[in-house]
Amino acid sequence: MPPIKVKMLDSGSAPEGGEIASVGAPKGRAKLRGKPLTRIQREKQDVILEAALDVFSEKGFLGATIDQIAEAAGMSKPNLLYYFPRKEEIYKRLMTSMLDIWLAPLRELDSVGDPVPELRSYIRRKLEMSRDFPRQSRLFAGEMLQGGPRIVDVLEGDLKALVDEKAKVLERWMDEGKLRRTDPYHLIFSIWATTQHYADFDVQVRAVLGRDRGGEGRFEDAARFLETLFMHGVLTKPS
Amino acid sequence: MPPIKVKMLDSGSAPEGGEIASVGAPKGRAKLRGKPLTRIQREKQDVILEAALDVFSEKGFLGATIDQIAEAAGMSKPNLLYYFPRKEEIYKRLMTSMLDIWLAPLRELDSVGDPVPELRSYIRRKLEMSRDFPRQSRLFAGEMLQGGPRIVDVLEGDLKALVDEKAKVLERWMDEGKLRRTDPYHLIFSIWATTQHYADFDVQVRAVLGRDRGGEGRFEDAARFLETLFMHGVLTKPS
DNA sequence: TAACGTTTTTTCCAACTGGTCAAATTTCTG
DNA sequence: CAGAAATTTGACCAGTTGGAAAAAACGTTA
Repeated sequence: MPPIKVKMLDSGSAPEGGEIASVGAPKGRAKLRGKPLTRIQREKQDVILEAALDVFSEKGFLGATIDQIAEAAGMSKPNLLYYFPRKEEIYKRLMTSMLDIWLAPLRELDSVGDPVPELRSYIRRKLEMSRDFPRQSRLFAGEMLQGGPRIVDVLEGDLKALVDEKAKVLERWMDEGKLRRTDPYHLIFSIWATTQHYADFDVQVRAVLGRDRGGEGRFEDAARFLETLFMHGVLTKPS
Repeated sequence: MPPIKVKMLDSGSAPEGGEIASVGAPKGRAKLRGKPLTRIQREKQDVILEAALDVFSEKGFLGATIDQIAEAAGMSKPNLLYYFPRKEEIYKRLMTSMLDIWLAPLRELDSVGDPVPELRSYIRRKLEMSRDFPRQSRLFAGEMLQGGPRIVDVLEGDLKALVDEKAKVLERWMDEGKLRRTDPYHLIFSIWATTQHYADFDVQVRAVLGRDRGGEGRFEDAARFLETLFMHGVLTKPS
């Protein structure tokens, strides 16, 4: 199973020179397009992406400003613009590189394994991602909230394909009587929803749990609860 | 059980005149503060709030502009500003009036009823809210994503109180052996997460389910799945 | 060290932002 | 209908926004 190719709409404005080669210098002002990146370029891009993740995840794409990102990255706005000529470019880079690791747990849901430990560990790993990469989760959630204009292609393409594949795995388990027969798509949705909730709605979770239970231990509590929920539901008398 | 008083930080910049009465005209330019609203005022405010809900839920607080709201409401920016002197005022009004109906299903979770139908209907009603008021759900989710700066007070106040109360109900049911013993708070979180997911991540859900299964029927599918999940979990062999 | 490519800074801009204000218009009330 | 109150408009403003241009500073290597 090849790693999902998380290709965005396109990785930059169409390559210089259309059908009829436009004479003269490239119009897109493609400053660092000649591929091999220098050390400094790699380093600075990383710094920028890290800063951008902070700002974008907190303010959303529209709410974030280049100035804020530049300041968080410790450089001037024109300097940042030297590495990423447009705001959207940073955002897209962030989104692609993020989706890749974000979907890793699902990709590893193994069809040859046993349903119980497989599902159990999938849920746990998803929850760990919420704990360890909350900014990425919020970035993605923000994009979804806005209707995913910069990412729909991936959703309908690679993501759907991956989910289709894993849904089949779940269905087979159901056929074999190892899992209760339910809708595999909604099962996946519910795992996503419950785990990501702890990153995306962190404020609410903390506020409701209060100072005593809202600390780091809340992830262990959540893990325990979700395991019970998904394995047995909340009823005492099983049907 | 009195209806939650969903009071925001405060319902307008502090009433004119501080401790030491500031002489002269009110500085806050309190145009329509003398309470009894005219017919036009009520109508226009409704139109504005409706338009603002569209724009805010789509772009977030920061991403939305007064101009966009004004255009969606079919009036000029200064005219809109005549009814709501600041952008944040619209947002807060929206949030308060929304939270009220948003929490209604939880409020109605009845301690005297039987756990099974009570929980079942709570889940269904929450899911219905996601279907019928997706913009409100997204508005709230967006606020959460940004750390809820304009709403933390409510979360830590009335919301926490309500959840505390209902958690006790759940706990009693567990004591009586009517519910499996688990964490009631995380149970509530998981119901919120799974149901609101269908509003907040609508694009993703549609994209993954595809054209055939992404239609209106998806809510019935979700309802069936969630009922099974919460009641029995996904295992065939109950422990 | 001279020349060259890379990186950074300074300056600038046009469009947009939230919001004000006074004047003009409409609606309501007697 | 007159007059007052409520509503709407057009002009305006200071600050911010994403981004462009060019020049300056820097680093590297012959």
